[in-house]
Amino acid sequence: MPNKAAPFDTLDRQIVAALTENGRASFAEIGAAIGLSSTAVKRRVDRLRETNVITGFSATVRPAALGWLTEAYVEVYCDSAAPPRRLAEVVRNHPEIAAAMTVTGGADALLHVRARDVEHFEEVLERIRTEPFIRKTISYMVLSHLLPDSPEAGARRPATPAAAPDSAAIQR
Amino acid sequence: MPNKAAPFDTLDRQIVAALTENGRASFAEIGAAIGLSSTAVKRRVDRLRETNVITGFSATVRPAALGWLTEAYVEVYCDSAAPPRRLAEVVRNHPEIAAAMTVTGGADALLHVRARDVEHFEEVLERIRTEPFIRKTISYMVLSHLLPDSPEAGARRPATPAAAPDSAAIQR
DNA sequence: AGTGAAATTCTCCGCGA
DNA sequence: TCGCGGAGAATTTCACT
Repeated sequence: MPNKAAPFDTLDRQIVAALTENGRASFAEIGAAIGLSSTAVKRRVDRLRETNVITGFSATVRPAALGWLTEAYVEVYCDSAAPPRRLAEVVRNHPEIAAAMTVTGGADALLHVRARDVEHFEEVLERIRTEPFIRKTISYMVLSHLLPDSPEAGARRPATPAAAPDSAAIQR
Repeated sequence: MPNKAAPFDTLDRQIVAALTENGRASFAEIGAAIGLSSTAVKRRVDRLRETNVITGFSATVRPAALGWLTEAYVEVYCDSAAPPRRLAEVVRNHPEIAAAMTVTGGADALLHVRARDVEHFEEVLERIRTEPFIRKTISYMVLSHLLPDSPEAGARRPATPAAAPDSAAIQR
């Protein structure tokens, strides 16, 4: 069911671009750049949020600075017909999984995993392998990023998951 | 090379967690949650930015809402010894590449590609294949995300690249 | 390091074109 | 939908502990 056709014009696009580049830019600042008043910008941003074009705001963090030094992509192979629903549950049980999706090709799913170090990664991998219908995994360790400024080089999730690297954990 | 002694305590971690969850949270709000004044929070955030723990702020956008409906991971195989430096240049030439990294395993690099649709993706793939020392590519199309709330399901970069799809309808 | 206060700027309303 | 204007918050800087 298609939602109501929301008029998504150039102005909206420019606003999204501005907030993508700087999520804390003020409405006045954005307005000055695209020729709109701050109130008009606010109204549009509110609408973009209500229609879930913009789903939130977040600080971009360099995981390495927080002690997350290891990263890998993991192909997951499941038994026979593995229901994606159950796979999703499994994925949510492991906070080190930063992203997960079903994909075409031999594997049933591809996971993006962040860990503190290689030992931690190994532990995560064993934990995942223990899950019911996981048959095998193939890991590709990330060596270096070719787009350091990309969203995925820095991440937002690592701040939250379970055990934080050094000492103190995050209380919640 | 160890960084200069950066005192990174529990308070900093809590601030990062708060800004990761809500990048537009006010300093006062964060301060109230962790027992600090807004000024103290601001100073710490400024320091976190200067030390590149926090590299920026950004709106989280749902690419599908902007008309980026197709997504894939692409393994890239290069001729003989392909210099990562040149590979990085190549990657920067294609705005549809949201992330790129060198990895262990058979492939030389793994690319995260976003395109408007399958035709567009094919066009991107052919463009990449045309590059000098790219020998072959293997693509894994993303079918569905198992962690819808993850940073990578939504993206920041798609707002900018080349031609944006015409007025996209908002749909789920 | 932290707090508090003052000046500036921004956000968030309602109202009118 | 836009812009204007005012009340209330937030940001930013400064002085002090």
